[in-house]
Amino acid sequence: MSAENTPKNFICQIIDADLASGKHQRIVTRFPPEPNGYLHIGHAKSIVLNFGVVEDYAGRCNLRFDDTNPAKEEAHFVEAIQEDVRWLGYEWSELHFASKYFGQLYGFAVELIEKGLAYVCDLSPEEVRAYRGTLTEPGRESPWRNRGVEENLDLFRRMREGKFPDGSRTLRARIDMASPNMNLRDPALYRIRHGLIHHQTGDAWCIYPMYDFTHPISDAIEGVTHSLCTLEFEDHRPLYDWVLDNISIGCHPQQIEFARLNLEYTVMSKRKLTQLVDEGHVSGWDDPRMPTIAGLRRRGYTPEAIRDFCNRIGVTRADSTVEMGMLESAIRGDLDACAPRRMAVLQPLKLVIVNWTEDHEEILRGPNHPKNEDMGTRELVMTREVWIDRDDFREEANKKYKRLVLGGEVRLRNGYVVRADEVVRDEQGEIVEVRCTYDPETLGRNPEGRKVRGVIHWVPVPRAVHAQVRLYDRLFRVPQPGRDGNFLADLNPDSLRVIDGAVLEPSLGEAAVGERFQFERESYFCRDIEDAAGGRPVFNQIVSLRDSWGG
RNA sequence: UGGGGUGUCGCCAAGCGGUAAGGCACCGGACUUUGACUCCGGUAUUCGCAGGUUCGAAUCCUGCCACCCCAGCCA
Repeated sequence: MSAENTPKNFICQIIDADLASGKHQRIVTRFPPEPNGYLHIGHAKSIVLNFGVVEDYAGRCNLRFDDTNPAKEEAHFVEAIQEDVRWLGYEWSELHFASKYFGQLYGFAVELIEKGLAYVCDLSPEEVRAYRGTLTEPGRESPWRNRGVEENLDLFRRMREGKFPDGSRTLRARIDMASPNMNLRDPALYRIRHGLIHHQTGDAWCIYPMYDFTHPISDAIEGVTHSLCTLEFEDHRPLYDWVLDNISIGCHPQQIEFARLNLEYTVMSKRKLTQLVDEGHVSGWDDPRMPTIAGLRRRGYTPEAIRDFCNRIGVTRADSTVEMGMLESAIRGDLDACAPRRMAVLQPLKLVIVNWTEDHEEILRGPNHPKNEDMGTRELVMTREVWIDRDDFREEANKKYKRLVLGGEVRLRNGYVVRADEVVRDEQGEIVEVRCTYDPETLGRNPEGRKVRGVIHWVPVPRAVHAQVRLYDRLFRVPQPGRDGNFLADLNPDSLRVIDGAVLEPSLGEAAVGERFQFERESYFCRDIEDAAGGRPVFNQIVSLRDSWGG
């Protein structure tokens, strides 16, 4: 699945060169999520890149939780993230937590202080901001910038011992307050945070290292060779290098940035996804409309399709927004080959076959896949009354409409050809029944002297399995939610359509949770984990079938 | 208006000085007991723009333009 014919992306080209030059014998990467939310399709791009690259080069990839901000993180997320990575089909070489390095990190901070490259700053957050300058004006040096090493050492030790309140002091790198790169204007290395219970370290620490200090060191400790991250960290690379260049650590991974994934009609930021969940705009992180791995999984997407999608979109440094059609194509491709075919009627209209013996049931067989006999067949039951979709019948229509028309014929999929003779209406004049005649000579063969172009699906009325079907549309109604204003205003009010009166062919009564099918001529569906009222199964629409008719 | 990036078909994306891959989408046509799948065929004289170098440029140089990121004690 790793795209044999796709040309190598720029990162693989760098790796090729590093291997060829002997800079590295073996590649080591890492996927470093912060456990403050669920993984989404954008993370999948990074996962497929990091884990995929080491599969291709026989290297190693670690899963490392970047858990340096206990205020936002939860143990629950670290569990979910591991589940998602595994579900995507990957196993990490080593499982790490940046928090496990807190001791070493502290030591390296001390080293920087001893070298005069870090100092304890007493400025308040507001003052720090004021001193930092702006994009066009240099910052001013903190009045605490030139404290002596011993004083800094003492202060830092007391910070760790909990002697100072939150926000009162920070440990800062001593770099250059006039740097045009804001990240180099004496960035904070440690901040004080009391009263938090870290999911891994509990209350052992009251000072926590910042990302810019933690990340390069964590990478180096693990012997990472290529530290892949997204474009917004590009400006941080000089700091990443500065940290490693100034401490005693014999490893200096290369940070390489690539463009993050943007998908049309959805949002990818954890902040926004969290908001959708917290404010109840969706049912949860695994709502089938969410671009989260959990949501896609519940929706019925396969790991194979997601990996294929990630390989298809490529890896570059150019900002891009991928069309939803790209993702849909990937899942359709996988499901077309693997999903057993079934028949289900979403908008039932009764068809009565007047020349069929009352109460007579005939067992028919339908192939599970039209092109793969190995997938076998399943039993179908033909009865005098069957459900067909309201859209598959019209009293009159032009020749482009190849379904059932009054006076015309159509084949019942996997069954006989029937002719519509008359319609029955209710008091409101709405058609409630179509009376037909079937041709007993047409099972498995074409009728003599005429051609029947249309084929429609059906479900036997007395054997129908009643179910709830959930149809999904894009979560947002515009390609770039929030582009002009609040993204919530762009939510698509019709993203979920619940169909309570769907009827399914008998065999679907045994569908297992998570099982995927193609409901022929409709869409691909997946049995949901929850049932609807009355114990009826719920089926989630994974993706529609391609429709080139449009009628 | 400081710094860092990016601009190749509607959307992704190859290309790395020798005369524009591929995928998605789209449009034709074939096949079809899924208007699905599959299969054929079509779709950039042109690479953000303008100059320049060269026998030759999307690829090199110069200058513009557009868009993205950075002023968290978030990651």
